[in-house]
Amino acid sequence: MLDRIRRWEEEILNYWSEKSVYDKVKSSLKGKPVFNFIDGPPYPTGPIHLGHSWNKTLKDIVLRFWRMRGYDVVDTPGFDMHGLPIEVQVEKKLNFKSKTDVLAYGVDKFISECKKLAFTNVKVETEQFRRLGVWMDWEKPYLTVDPTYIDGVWWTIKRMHNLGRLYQGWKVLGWCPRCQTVLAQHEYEYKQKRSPSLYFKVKLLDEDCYVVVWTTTPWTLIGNMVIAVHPDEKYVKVKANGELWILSKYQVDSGLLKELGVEKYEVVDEFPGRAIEGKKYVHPLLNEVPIHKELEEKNERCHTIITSAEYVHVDEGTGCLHVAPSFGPEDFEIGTSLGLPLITFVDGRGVFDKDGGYFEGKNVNEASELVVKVLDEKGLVVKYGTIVHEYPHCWRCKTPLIFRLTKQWFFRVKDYRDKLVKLAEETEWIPSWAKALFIDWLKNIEDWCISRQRFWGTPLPIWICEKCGYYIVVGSIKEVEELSGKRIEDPHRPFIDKIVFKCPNCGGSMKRVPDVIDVWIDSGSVIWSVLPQVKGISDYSKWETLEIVLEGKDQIRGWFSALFVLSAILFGKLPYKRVYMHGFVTDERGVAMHKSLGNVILPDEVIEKYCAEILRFYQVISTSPGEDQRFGYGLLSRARTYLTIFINTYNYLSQLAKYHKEVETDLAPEDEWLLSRINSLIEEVTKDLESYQIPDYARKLYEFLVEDVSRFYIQLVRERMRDETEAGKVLHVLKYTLDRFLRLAAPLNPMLSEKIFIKVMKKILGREEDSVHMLPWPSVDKDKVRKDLEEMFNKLREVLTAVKRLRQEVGIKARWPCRALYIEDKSLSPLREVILRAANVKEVIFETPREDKYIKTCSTTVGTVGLDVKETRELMAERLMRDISRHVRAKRKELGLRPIDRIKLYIAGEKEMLNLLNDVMDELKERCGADEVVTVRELPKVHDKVEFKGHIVQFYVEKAS
RNA sequence: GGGCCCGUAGCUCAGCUUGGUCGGAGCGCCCGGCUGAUAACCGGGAGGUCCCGGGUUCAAAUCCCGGCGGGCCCA
Repeated sequence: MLDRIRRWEEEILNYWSEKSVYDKVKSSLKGKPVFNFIDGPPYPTGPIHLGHSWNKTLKDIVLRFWRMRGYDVVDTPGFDMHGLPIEVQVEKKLNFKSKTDVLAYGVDKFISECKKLAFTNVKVETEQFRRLGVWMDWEKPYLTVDPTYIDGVWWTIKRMHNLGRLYQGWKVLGWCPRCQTVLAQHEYEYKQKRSPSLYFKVKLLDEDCYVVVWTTTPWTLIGNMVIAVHPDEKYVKVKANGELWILSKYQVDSGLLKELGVEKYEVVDEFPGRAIEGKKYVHPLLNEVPIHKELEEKNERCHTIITSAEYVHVDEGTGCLHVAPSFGPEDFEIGTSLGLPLITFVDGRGVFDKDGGYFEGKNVNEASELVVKVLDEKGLVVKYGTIVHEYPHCWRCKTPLIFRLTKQWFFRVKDYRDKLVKLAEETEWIPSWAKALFIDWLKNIEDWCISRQRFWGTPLPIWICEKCGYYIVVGSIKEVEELSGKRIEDPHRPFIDKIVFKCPNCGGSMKRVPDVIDVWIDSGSVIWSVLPQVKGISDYSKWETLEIVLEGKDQIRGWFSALFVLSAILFGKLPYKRVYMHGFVTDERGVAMHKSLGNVILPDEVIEKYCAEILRFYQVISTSPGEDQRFGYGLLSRARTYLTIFINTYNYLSQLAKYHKEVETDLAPEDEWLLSRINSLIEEVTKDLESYQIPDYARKLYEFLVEDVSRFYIQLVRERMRDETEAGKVLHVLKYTLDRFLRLAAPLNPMLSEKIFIKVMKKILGREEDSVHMLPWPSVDKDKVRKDLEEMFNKLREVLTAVKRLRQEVGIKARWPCRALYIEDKSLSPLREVILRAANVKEVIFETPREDKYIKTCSTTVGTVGLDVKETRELMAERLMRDISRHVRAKRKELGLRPIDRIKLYIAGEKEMLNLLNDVMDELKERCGADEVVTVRELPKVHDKVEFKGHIVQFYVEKAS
């Protein structure tokens, strides 16, 4: 069945392109109210994974829904083609170990590899999204590498500059020693890391006493300038191992000394931290790092105890904080406030330079080991071990970051926190709790480091005069052309690096800052950067707030934030009204999918094995907003059920339409009920989609189609189908219902719905349209909604379940009629006729039943139900007849006879059985589609036999001439 | 250390906003059955202290507080 759907999907995708269905729908909506949306661009790093398919499916549902509502939907997809994601991918491909390899390879060649990879993958991913049935403007995606797009990003930078929010400065930030670039706050990926845990002691200069200090980065000792203590918190001097140690009282009281291997100690003094402020200490690496001697002479603060209430916590380490101003953001704060010397010490690779003295040429890890060794030789190590803690890593290559002092370009954002938070209050989030996460992020946002020391990215549009330092921030490619008098073929590196022009200030030569821009500014500028391409608008301020953006939870600090910060600061405007946030996909046990774990499933694989619709359906229905999704083949069964029932239900309608004529009057209660249900459904799912409760929408479709239509209504009307008029009513009801249902399902199952529209519904409904997606979203027929009836049928289902249970207990088959059914709840009396059929009983009695020899009872939420199980001759005859007809019909089908074909039926069996049948001969003929029934003693050929109450009846089917 | 989410039948999850029809669905398992839409399906059953402990209330899976466990994010 799923293979069939997969073939249909391929067929429909071809059909759409041959008939230009998407274009037709789009053009029919031109001039209608606009639904503003923009696709969060994925990195074109390779074949899509399940997170992408989930994301695009959700978007597709939203966009299709609003198109059906008559909106001109902006559905431009995009690709985020710059940045480390691509660079790291290319480096892997070329087997590079670090940035040094890139330089050796040649920047121009490297960049052209990046470009090639990005464009290749744009193609690959586009095809995959198409195959999923996603309708976006695949012919005209926005690509962040396009010159028109880069113009928009440059405009953003210049605008920030004009607002006085662009600055250059020294700061200690996370640095990836492999990629050899600075990274910003939103690019730190916290992961567990095993680090050294070193307790060491530092001798005070004028006393025979040590301060005990803790660090997880021994290499930073090389840059140590001061030791900080808390001014007010208590410290103690203890006598341990025959020495005097100073450390936090709190930690001593908590048993730290024991952990450090000191069994016996004596507290000899207690004092607040400020008591030792200003004391000089002997830098433990004074001899190995000679520069410290110089620094100590030049700066009297160097190598002294200082106090800090802000940064020192007495419950951390020893309460005595080792401060290396160029190796930690907080250390940097302390260092600059005290006017301490700022020495870089390590280069971009994380290798010590000549200032490192003895450690020159060692990378930070090597240096750490060496530092410990040196301290150990000096007898300064108190305890050395390792700990596992959360540590920031490079978001792309996963290398542990180092903190390093560099000069970078920033957007001033931190001072805008309050306004950001206030604006963010106006946004709506699905799920609502995600809003708190976002606001929490904004509350802690730092100035945005926008420069990256890399190659493949939007070049930073800043030219600096080599002579006087004057700089110009450029806002467009045209501006560069005017300034330089050269035509810019490609704004990327390395071409753009060659553009040099004269300094208007001093006449010197102005060169571009070699950095590229943080890739998050590319995507964060999307709303206005796409205007020229998508809408032909050159004024970047002419944009409207988006109705919604829809992405994964990692975008809280990523795209959601970038969009928000830029549009809030540049325009004072909300980029989007609301955000739909989904989670990540894991395997079926909740473990993240990793190549190394061998638990990766890719969308392509699912489509190949099954079909795209099962993937779409599962991904949408299985997971609530904000939650992570577990994915495994074993979890797809409900989706499979839905899809097969979908097809079968429409098959059934198609059969009905072939043999019957519609009758619209004098409908049965269950008919009215289904008409009410479909209209209630329209109302509910419209509300769900308007409020972006997308999984609820899918869940309701499932419930309705599977439970209400297939398992209940179609089963219930089976007996009525023997009557032509009744069949006509059923046809009418199903046609009405399934017409609407198909349109409700179109956003969720666009390909399957389309196939069924073309194959079945178009003709039945007499529609001219080429596509179900050209039909309007159904509206509610209010006069058909009857909540009382729906309520009544809910009760009825309880009763019928009870009947089934009773029949099973007593061993009376569902097709065997019973004498009577007792129902306590009189409110069901209007459904008497329905109950007769549905329960297969001769009489319904609205009384509370009393259990006895013949009446079996069962209690339900709607009162007691009783089944009269007494057997009479009439009932026996009917039961036998029903058994035979059921077997005959099965045989007919097996023989390839159509429902309208007539047969001659031969029956053989004991006299007693044949006598029974005489009383019900007419109905037997009718049920079997037999013109004639011949009873004989013995059959020459037997098709099948029926066992009834220990007797055997044989029969033979012959097509009537 | 802070914030958020999750913890409901063996598995995957609804229900929780607006306390009182639920203690539920799908899968799996056992048993039985149906079928001229169904290379399908249906019913019944077993099975849960709705993580634990308090509190509010006439009434709590649902609200509040405190734990425990898992995850994510941040520091």
